[in-house]
Amino acid sequence: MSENFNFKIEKKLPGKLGRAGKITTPNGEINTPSFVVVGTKATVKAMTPEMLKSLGAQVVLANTYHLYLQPGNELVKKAGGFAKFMGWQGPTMTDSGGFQVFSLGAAFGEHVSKVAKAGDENRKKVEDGGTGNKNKLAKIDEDGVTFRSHINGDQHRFTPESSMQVQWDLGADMIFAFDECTSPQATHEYQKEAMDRTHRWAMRSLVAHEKLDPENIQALFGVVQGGRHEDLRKESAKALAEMKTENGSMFDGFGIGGSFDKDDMGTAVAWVNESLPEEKPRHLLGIGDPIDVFLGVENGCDLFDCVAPTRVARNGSLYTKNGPIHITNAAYRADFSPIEEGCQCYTCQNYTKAYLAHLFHAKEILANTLASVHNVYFIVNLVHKIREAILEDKFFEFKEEFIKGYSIK
RNA sequence: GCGUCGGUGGCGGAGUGGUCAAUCGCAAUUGACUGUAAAUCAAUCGCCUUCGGGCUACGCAGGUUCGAAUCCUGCCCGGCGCA
Repeated sequence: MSENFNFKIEKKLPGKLGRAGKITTPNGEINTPSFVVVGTKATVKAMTPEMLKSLGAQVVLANTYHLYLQPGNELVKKAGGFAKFMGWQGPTMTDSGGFQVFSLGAAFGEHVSKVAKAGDENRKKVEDGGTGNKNKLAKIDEDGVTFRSHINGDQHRFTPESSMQVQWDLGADMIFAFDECTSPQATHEYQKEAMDRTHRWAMRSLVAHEKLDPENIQALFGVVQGGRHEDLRKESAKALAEMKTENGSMFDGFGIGGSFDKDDMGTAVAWVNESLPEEKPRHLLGIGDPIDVFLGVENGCDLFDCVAPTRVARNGSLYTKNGPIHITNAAYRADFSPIEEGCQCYTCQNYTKAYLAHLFHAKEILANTLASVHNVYFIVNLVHKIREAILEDKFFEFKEEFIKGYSIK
């Protein structure tokens, strides 16, 4: 770890892998655990950076593939990096494009989530991980991934080296090694194959990053894979934890990627985190349902990012401590109370459910903003409260109380 | 008054003798969404159902036909034209 990047553990959860700490980056500090807001195309959809700041967001994550395609990493570099480009003052991250290997590859055109639910057992197993179908927009080979742009069909290629270059241009404080996010439908055999390839790509990412950024201004996180399998998850965590270039460069932190079973996400995360070095931060990639966040923190994750709060908000689902509500339901048309009594967010302080329901039914653009403000506030604040609970030795009570309330429905 | 065109499910609007409870769009109802292909997508949307099916329906009333939303007659209503 360099002087640019630092992680300090402030307090550990007794008997568990969880901890509260502080990450220092060139653009500011992050109190962890923390929820990272997703701003894929250098914008958190429907929200301004000012809104994000005022509701307590500490970090924004943008996407390498999307910004590479549009407006192009060169342009973002000229703008001074994506943070400056979008007007965000504070720490940032970029995802490597590895998730698009999944979303435009194995998952393209399928109804597959990276989180498999209990009812999905009879999902078909896919020998090639689901990537073989020729209608997919992403194809994997040993060297990298060929994408067809989802915007206009243009062909593009990503390799570990090019991902590092694009991420360097985008200029985030924390970046990820190029990896392959696998489908939960993939067989153990394919998960193993993909994991090994991800490890080779991880080494290449380390080497490429070392050349591009000798001062180590950007912290590079390796991404653990292995799907739902204990042996692979542990193997992956150990391999990345020990990975070192000839010049001695190692990962500054770790992402936990790939697919999970909804039911034992906490267990899978624990397999990984018990195999990773304690002193480096861990980011649980793409996970952010309220209950999942508790499991992630308890089992040793420091950072989370997820599109769910904003996407779900735009589609009319709003978080409450008693579980999410669907604001377009007929029941809320004349409900003049806030989304949640006592919620301190801008939306709840100023608007009623009936008004939000009206905005959604009328397809008014403000609906997206107000709903996103509430959901992002909810999840950012929830993780913040989890942190406080750890510091005050009240984590387990807080967790139990929250889950009890959230699961009422 | 005469002529003419038209009256279809909450709305718009297809259908012009059988495979029509009726294409499609909207509205409505419900659900999904976890490193954003996403202000998206899915299901339901006459009544009843043991989910096999049953019943009532295309302005109203008759008629032709094995069979009618579709053809004929009358009536009612609306648009347009002429008086």
